[in-house]
Amino acid sequence: MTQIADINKIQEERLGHKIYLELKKKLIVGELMPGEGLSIRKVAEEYKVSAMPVREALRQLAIEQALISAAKKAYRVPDLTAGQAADLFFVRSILEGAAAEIATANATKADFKLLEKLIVGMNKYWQAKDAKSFLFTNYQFHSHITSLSSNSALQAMIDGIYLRTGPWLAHGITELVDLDAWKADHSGIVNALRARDAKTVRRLVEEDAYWGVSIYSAIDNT
Amino acid sequence: MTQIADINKIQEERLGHKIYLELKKKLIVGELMPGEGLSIRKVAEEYKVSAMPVREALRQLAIEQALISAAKKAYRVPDLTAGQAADLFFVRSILEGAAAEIATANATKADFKLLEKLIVGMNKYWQAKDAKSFLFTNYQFHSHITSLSSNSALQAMIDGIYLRTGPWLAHGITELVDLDAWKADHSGIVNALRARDAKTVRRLVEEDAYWGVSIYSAIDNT
DNA sequence: CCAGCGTATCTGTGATCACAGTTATGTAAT
DNA sequence: ATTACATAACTGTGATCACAGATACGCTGG
Repeated sequence: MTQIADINKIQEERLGHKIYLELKKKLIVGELMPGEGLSIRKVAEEYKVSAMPVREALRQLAIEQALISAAKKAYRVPDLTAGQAADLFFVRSILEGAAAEIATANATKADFKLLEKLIVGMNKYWQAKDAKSFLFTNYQFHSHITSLSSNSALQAMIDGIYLRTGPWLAHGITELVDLDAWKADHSGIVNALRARDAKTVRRLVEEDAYWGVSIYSAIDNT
Repeated sequence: MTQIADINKIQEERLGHKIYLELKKKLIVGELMPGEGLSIRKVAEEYKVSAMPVREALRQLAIEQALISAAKKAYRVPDLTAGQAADLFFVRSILEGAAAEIATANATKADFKLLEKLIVGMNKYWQAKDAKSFLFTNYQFHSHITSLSSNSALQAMIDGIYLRTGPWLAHGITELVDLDAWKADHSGIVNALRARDAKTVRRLVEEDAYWGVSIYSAIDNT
């Protein structure tokens, strides 16, 4: 526990990791659109650092498939095909479902409270048509449940998937899809958690992972 | 398809990626032991390149959790606790089981032939007590089945787990456990594949992911 | 007005240096 | 002989430069 905390502390002190976290949030939230280019020198100037830490951050994102990197060509946000996105959501449903099933036994009253607070937030941002805040709160909701599995390897992998599908979702939400058509009711998940009904939790979480796909499935079948 | 091929080709041309692949294989095969340190300058000298590509390779491995990185301290191979290893094998069983279930429908006669050839190889290396070759062949066997799922995201994640458990397994095999106590019969998997029995394939693959844990469970319960 | 081409500017990559913090070493004092 | 301490050798990190390949732009010719 303290070991992990130390590692995080150290990572926060590394310049490249700070840049990485900044860009990561932008990707999850949809502040960077599919196809958009990222240049080492430009980003370096933006954050007032040298090229070295930025170079490291972009490479890390490329390793995590959150950016595309071709030789001597600018890094850019991937433009996922519907098939690639479906693959990712499939993996997420498997992993997040398993994580949620384990989490059911570990959730405390404080967790229920926090999750319900996040649901309120999501509804608020939904009404306000604030896609960015909505997506981030949605991410926090799922991320918290996953963390209750206390399997850090599992959590990290799920996290990586949100990173990759973030721009894709944001693009769909802000440009292609009517928000009202989207069902994203998480209260059923919290209810099942309260009832300690692990199987139902797993099923609901698995199903929820598929609304991302449904955004495009009606529009794009490539 | 050609896009992916191009990317791979480019990656092969990048110096840092070559170093990465070299070290990756060493980790999977167990040529690098838990706790062992890796220095940028030492590795650079070993491969006759500058520090820059090595630095990139080590950082990538650290990102993939295949190496531990603390500030201003040497990179080193993680020494997993039994709990951490169990977490990884748990995730692997979920992912690899799902992948194998999908793969069942896609496997061709050529695949059966290749898999059986790999089994023969494993038995040979087993007899010869060649742990390194045995582990690599085992990896190839599982990796091939996973690839038949044609879900590259899924495959990459499973690959990452082998990378992280490799040194741990090798350490157990070469130093702690009697080889004869280890059951690792993969012929049942191939038979189920031939019978197109997806559920059985999934179950067998899931079960197989647990022999790694059993190596230590009898020895170390921390 | 448009196509073709050369050039100028952009891109990531590799190499090298400076620096600060860590680890190891060897010496001196008890 | 053992402990304490200074110092030397190591570590990763950040910055900067050189270079080659990719891209974009503008010019020149039709």
